[in-house]
Formats: sequence, structure tokens, C-alpha cells
Amino acid sequence: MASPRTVVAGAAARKQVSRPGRLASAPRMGLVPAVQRLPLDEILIGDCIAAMDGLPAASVDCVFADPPYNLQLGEGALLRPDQSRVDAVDDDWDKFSSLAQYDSFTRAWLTACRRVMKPNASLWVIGSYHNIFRVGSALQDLGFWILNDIVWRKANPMPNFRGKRFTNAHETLIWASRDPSAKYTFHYEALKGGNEDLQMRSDWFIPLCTGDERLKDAAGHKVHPTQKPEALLARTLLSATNPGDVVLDPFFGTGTTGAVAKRLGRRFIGIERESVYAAAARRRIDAVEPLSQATLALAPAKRAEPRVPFLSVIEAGHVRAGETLSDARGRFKAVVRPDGTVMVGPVSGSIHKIGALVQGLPACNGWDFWHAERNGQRVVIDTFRAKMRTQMGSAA
Amino acid sequence: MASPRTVVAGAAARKQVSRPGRLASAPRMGLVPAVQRLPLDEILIGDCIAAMDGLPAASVDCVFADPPYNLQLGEGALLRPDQSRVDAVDDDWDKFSSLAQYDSFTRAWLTACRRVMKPNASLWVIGSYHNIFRVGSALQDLGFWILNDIVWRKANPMPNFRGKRFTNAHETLIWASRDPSAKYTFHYEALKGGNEDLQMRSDWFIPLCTGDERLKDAAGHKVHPTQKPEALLARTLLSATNPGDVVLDPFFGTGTTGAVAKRLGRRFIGIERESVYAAAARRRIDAVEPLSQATLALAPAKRAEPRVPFLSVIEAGHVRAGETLSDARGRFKAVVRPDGTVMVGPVSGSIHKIGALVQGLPACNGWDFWHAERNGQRVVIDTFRAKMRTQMGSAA
DNA sequence: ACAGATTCTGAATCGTGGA
DNA sequence: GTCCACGATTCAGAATCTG
Repeated sequence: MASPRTVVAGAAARKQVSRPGRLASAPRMGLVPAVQRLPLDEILIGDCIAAMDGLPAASVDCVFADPPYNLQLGEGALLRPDQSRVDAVDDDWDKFSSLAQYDSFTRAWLTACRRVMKPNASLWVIGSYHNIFRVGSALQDLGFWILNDIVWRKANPMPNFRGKRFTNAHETLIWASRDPSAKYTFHYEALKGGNEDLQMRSDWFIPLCTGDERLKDAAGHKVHPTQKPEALLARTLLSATNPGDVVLDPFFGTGTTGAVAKRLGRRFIGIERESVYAAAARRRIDAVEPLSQATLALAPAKRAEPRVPFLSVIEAGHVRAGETLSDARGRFKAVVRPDGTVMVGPVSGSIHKIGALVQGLPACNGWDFWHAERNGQRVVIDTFRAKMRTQMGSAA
Repeated sequence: MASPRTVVAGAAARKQVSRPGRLASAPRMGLVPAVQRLPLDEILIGDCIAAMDGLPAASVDCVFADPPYNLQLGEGALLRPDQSRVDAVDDDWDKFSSLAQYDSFTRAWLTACRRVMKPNASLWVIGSYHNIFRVGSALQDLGFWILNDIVWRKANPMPNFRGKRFTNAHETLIWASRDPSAKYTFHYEALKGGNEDLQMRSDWFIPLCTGDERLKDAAGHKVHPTQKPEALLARTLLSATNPGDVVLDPFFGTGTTGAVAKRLGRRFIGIERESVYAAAARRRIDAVEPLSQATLALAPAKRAEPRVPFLSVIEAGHVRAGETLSDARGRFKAVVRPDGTVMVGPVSGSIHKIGALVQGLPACNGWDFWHAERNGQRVVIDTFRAKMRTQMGSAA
């Protein structure tokens, strides 16, 4: 439950912003005590540290945080070459009296995040050079384990009007697990497939949030000064969460995390101090149409494929006991034994171990190394495993 | 003068490595007392903190530092999929017992740098996510003023062999002035001219240091595990120093900073703990031919066409997740998934892989094969990629 | 000599599950 | 907790080898 200083969006206005049929009213586990029930797909209004302290420990799968950047802008307004005024971030929530105060704030919210994270959860934080070094250091000090730093390269950054520095054309995200030993979620195969079969790199090229996506008020002014593009959130959530996972955003703002989570079939918990932002977020999220389950299902990771013992390949008759296997060029030979091991001279062992042995290597994937002769052609034995998996597929 | 624990490269071997006609014997200011004379274009061998403490205060115009990254690699060797062994950085100079020890080392050398920097000097530090947050925080704590963080995007990074993270495809440089009020050097116009009249951005695309540029010993092994590309140093020195300026590099290694400084008509002071590296640096720098004053201009960088992942096309909204693609004649259909893969029946994969699959071909260019319907017309998806490339402009 | 094929390598915090 | 078997995993560019 939320702490006394925290209310669910939007308190008095709850009837408008929190629909009766929302998912939060259907907790996934009926046995969870009421006091521990997660406010799923809800927006808590209040201080994020107090709100997180009111959540049960080890309850969320992922955190996405876009904290204040502590920009420390000068007093005077920045003018463009045409003398128009740059609409800078000068809100009170970005005012800190010192680096020490910012550090202490950073440690406090990161500590609160760490408590509510499941052991295998991971956390994303976005920032610029003003604050990201403080955040990264705090993360490491608190025991988080950095997995990557990711560079969001902006397609259309604001130019440096004074010509005094390089165009600040990127922001940095840190992706970290709760502990060095955590078994975090990472959809390697899916990301690779979406990148034309190349590994996804640590530098992402994504446009700013503009146009229809940018929330505007009645007067046409942007509702929030630092609204992030949905594409950025989509890539983070697709890579590091599963459908149904709970994503916590302690600096919810206008709810990009919630909108993307809903669209991608994830659950969210948002925390936001300003009720104006929370109300805008609620309206925005309510209008989001989730993608169908079928569209959403991620490409199965290779390692999730059913394990086929080499013995089963023999039992199925694809390879015969007593048959001789060789490598691709026919330099090495091994005899298949009925128990699923192979034999070279007096030595026998698994297809992997013997493959490594004959090559003098520390390790070897025997499935890709050994070949059988079929119709005068050498056929890699992984072919037989693939055949068996196809047959198993319909059952699984 | 250098401290007692510091010797000029290479001490006994000075006759070979330090030529009589070297620039160091002609200080620019005759009034500087002998004891305060700068060891210009020399390499000091020894601990960098002691060596810097032996230099006069406020005497250098720029610092470039490539400190140990504190990688904290695990015990076991990392093997590639082909079982070859990755030649990791496991040198003693990158071993620190704790984060606290690394922090104290970082503060010490940064403090020493700050003392020898002229009031308007600026400093560059390069690092990876392992150390850059410690460095950035220390910089801010010591009173430096961060001007930019720069991302060095590697053209040819090492892949992530285990498929457990994003390919670590960049390193970060921090550019900072000694004080918030410093009037630092920045050659805005020159950089813009070399960038087709667009402001130089904070993300730089530069290949690794390989080939003839990479120093090798007699056995053909790399002399230094982390030699930086000269292109990287050239861009930093061209942007933030003037000809004749003094550049200090406290972690000189094999002297990339010195080689580039000499070529670009800057003076250097190198400090290096390992005499083997220092000797290699001396030989390398002696072979460098300086450019004529007239030639000192920024060469426009060549750029390949930027690669656009299909996922980015979806993120940009040109194609919608859940939408159906077809081939030119409408014989085959595939559904777009939010992660950038496409799906035919139960099978999913990249646009290329699935294009090949449905046609029964070994390969297929998905960009030319798949079409989306727009206004009753089939539009090949390469159209959307071309659109995005126009927007990306010089961003490759 | 030259084109094409093959090999090599780069700052790396790089596994999982059962006994 | 530890130990061990199993087995999954790479991209671009340059260097080197082959025909």
C-alpha cells in the first residue's frame, strides 16, 4: 500500500483518471495480503521515496527512472541566433542546492528502488553529463552491477546556439542489475532479429519526442519539459522485460513508461509528485490500445529450445551405434557407442569433450563439429537434432 | 623539473631517445627559471602524480588522459564461438583492490593535473562504463566544469560473444575546463567546416586503432593493449588547442598524444610508468613528420551510408507493429512485430530471414522484398529506410 | 600481380542447471 | 554454498593466404 503521504492518481479526481475496470483491481495472486497488494497500472501521487517504501520488497521486475538532471543553468535566458528564447528546464523540481544534496537524493531513491526490485530485476536510468556520473557512481556504490551504458543519439538535437561547445546530441542510459550474480532478462535473439541479424549495439539512434506524440495543453504548450520518446522506452522494455512483467517508474512525469508498458503487454507502477503530470499521464495511458498477444510473443530464444541428448538421436535411428563420425574436412574420426558417447582410439566421452580433445581446444560444440556420411555427403549431426526438435515442436 | 622519482626517457638511454635538436632545448619563454623549465616534447618515466608535482603550476594548455579503466574482469578466459581466446586487458596497471582505492587514485592524479593547468586550460579523459562515472564525479567534486561528454562510436567493436548484453560499441570522453569561468579554446568554425557546415556533434564515429598504425613488437604482438586511434586524438587537439600549445598526457603509453601533437604543431609532455612503452613512444614520435602550418586544417571525415535497423523504422512510425507486409505480388504475407522481426505463421525472424524462408531461397534482401500498403498502393519498405537516412544526415 | 577466400582480432565487468 | 557436465555464442576491418 502507498504510504500516508501518497495517494493514488488522482485522489479526489480518481473517478476520472482511474477507471473502474482497470487491471489493478484484478491482482494476479489472490493470496497476496491486501497490505502487500501492488498498485498495478496505477499512478501514485507523492514523493517517490516514500511511495516506494510503501511497496513490498522484491516485487518489481524492472525499473525505468528519468530523474531530475540537476542542470544548473545560468540565470540569464538563452537566446537563439534569431533572438527567440529557448524554453529551458527551470522547474523547481530540478533545483538542488549542491552536488552533495543531489548525491544524497540520488542515493535515497536508488536505495528505495533496490529494495523493491526482485533479485533478478534490472534498472535503467537516463541522464546527461550534468547528473549521469553522480548516478553511475551511486549505482556502483550501492552494489548494482552495470551491464551496459547506452547512448541515445538524438536525430534532431538542439544546436549549441552560442557555438561554444559540441552540439550535445546524446543522452546516456545506464542498465544495471541488482547484483553482479543476477540472472537478468535480455531478449538477445529478438533484438538481433529486429536489427537484421546483427547484435544490437550500445549506441541507439532515435528521434526526439515531437509532433503528435508530444503532449500539449489547451494553449499548445508542452505539458512536460523532458518527455521522452516512446521508441526509447519500447526498446528498453522489449530488451529487458517479459510480457506481464511489472515495470516501476519513480519519476513518471507524463507517463511514457506506462503508455509503452501497456502497449507492450507489461504492467506498470508510476510515481509522480506533480498531480498535473499524473493526470495527463492517466488520460494518455487510458487511450493506449495494447498490441495483441500474438503480435507480442517474442521470438523464442535459441537456448529455450528443448534439449536433445545425443543418445536420443541414436535411439531415433538418425545415427547408428558403431558408425564412424568425422569433422567437416575428414581429418578426425570417432566411433559412435550405444550409450551416446563417441570413441577415438582408447578414449571415449561426450561429442563435445572428444571434439575438443582431438582439436586440442579447451571446448567444442560437438553438434556443429561432427559429421556423418549420408549419400556420399558429410552431414553435420546438428541436422539430426534439428529434425527431432521439429517433431518435438508440435508437442511443446 | 621532474621529481627525484622521475627520469626523462630514457635515462641511461637518453642519447638515443632524446635528440640534441629536440624542441625541449628551446623553451618559448626565456624568463622562466631553469628549475621551472618545462620538459617540452619529452617523456618522463615514473609515477604520473610525482612527475606532475615536479612541474610548475599553471603551465600547460591542455591535458589528455587515458587512465586505467579498472575493468575487474573475471578469472576465466573469454572464448569466442570458434574457441579462440580473447586477449583481454589483465595487466598489473589495471588492478585496483577496491572502488575506494580507484577513487583515491583518480582524485590524486586529477588534483595534480589541475595544479599544472593554466586557468583557461581544458582537460580530456577517456573511459568506459567501468570507470567513467568515478572519473566524472571526481572531476565535478574537484571543481572542474564539464563542457561536453563525447561518445566515441567504434566502427568495429568487439562483439558480445555470449549474447548476454548489448555490444559495447563506444567509449566516453569527458571534456572539462579547470573552472566554470574559464575561457577555454574551442575551434567552432574549423570543426563546423570539416563537418559539411554542420555543428560538430557529441557523437564521433571513428574506427579502432589497427593495421600499420598499431604498434607491434618484433614478434608481431601489440606493444600496448589499449592504443588509441590517432584520429580520436587529432579531433580533440584540433578542437581544443592552438598550434604551439602544451599538451600534457599523464598516461602516455605508446605516445599517441605525442605523435598527434607533433604532427599538428603542438608541444607535449608525456608521463609513463613503464619504460618499455616510453621507449616505443619515443621511437614512434621521432618518426613523425609535422604538418606545415598551412596544412593544419580539419579533413572532412568520409562516411558510409548509415545503417538503419528495421526496428528503427517501426520506432519512427513508418511501419506499425501488427501491420501486415506482403511481397510485390501479394503472394506472401508477414506480420510486423514490435521488436523489428516479422512473423509468418508460427515462425518469426528478421525481414531478410523470413523473406528467404517464404521464397525457399538461401538469402533475400528484405528491404527490397517486403511491401506495406499505403493509400491502396504497395510501397517497398526500403522507401522508409531511405526517408530515415535523409533525416539522419551526417549522423553515421 | 590480382582477386577472392580465409584467418585474425579488438579495454569484456559475457552461463546454466543439476547433484 | 560448491563442483561439474553440458553446450551456446561473433562483427567489421585488416591481414594473410590461395589460386
